[in-house]
Amino acid sequence: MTRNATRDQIIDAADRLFYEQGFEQTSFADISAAVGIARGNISYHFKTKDEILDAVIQKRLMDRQEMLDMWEADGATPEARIRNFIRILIVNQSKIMLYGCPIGTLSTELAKLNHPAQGQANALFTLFRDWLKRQFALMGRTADADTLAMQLLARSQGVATLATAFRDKAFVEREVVEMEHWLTALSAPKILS
Amino acid sequence: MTRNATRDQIIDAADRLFYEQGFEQTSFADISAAVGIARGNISYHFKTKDEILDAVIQKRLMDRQEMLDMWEADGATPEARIRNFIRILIVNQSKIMLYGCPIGTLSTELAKLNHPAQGQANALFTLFRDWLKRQFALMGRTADADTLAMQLLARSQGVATLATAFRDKAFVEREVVEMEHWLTALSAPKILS
DNA sequence: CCGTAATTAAGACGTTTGTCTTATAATTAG
DNA sequence: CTAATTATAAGACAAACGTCTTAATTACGG
Repeated sequence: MTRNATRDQIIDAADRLFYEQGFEQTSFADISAAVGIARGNISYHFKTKDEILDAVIQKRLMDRQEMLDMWEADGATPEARIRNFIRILIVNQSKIMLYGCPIGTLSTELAKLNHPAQGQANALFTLFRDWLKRQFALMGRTADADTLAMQLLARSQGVATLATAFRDKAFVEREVVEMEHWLTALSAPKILS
Repeated sequence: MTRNATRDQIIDAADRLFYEQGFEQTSFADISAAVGIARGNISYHFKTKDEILDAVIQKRLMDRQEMLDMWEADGATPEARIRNFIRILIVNQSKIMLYGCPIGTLSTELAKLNHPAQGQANALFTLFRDWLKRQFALMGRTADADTLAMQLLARSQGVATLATAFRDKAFVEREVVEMEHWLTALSAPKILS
């Protein structure tokens, strides 16, 4: 066992540091210090920093996929599953107020760097987009499922950005309630139409 | 004249480069090359890189203040002024799809760096927040003016983030229309209440 | 138990970073 | 026109960067 234990430790540390400090701002020295290994030893597991980034993105993709699978396996309604998504803003509130959304901030940083891994990073967005789209479709919103998915994604991203800037806990909670009301209104039968 | 011509050129170049590449990723070499001066000469005008950042933020504050003042001086209705704000997403669409929102992305980057200029950068958000709040109040929404201002700010930020990730022009236009409908509904007299 | 492979530690490497010094050039004041 | 101030160019400087090499250590199959 422990075949790739050190490699996994590097990925975990890089995952955290890329989130807290940004990809470009995180050095090999930072990662090796966090893991507790020699700086040059990282080269044995990853030839370049970009390879670490790829591994981190793959890990994030698997983590989020696993989370979404769990939400879909517990027999709840699609509406309740979407509510789980909305409440990420509450569950991860303190970290979001410090570092923003790990998906959105990485995507933005890689866009500014014009980094080749942009596509991989945006696959994280697509993962949630497709999942949300499926849930909205299950709610009966087949026609505008993707539009609703994008709207909810955008709204979450905006709340995360302003949460980091203003560090206002009440604002986040208020917006989450608003989003939940919006979701409830979507599933309610239309009285006038 | 041209007392501070070079200094202003440095600020302009840094403003653009900080937006396109990020603050940390932009070097003295980048700025001096963009202006066409010697690298070391920047030190004559700015002792540190943080001083350049301060100057860039001050310039952005003045530019945006001037824009908001113009919108308020042309005698339009508060609703039309807010519409101007929403349509920033259309006017600056191509740049936003490449680099995101200049205010949001700078705020996010400085938060990750835990940079002392965070407060100054967030004053840019506050500038828009207070201006929007005043417009909503003028629309008669005195009670929830600030809440509406934050909602619109958040929604714009979210659209900008996803616009950069997906580079989807149609998405941006669709969301702008949605926001305009939302705004119109706000000003419409409440039928049932 | 030993020899081979896998893993690690330590540090050199060429660049690039932000900052600082210094000599020169341009501008302005008397 | 000269003197003093301002602005610029050129490059030195140490530190930090990503990457690579090499030698020592650990783990493991025969």
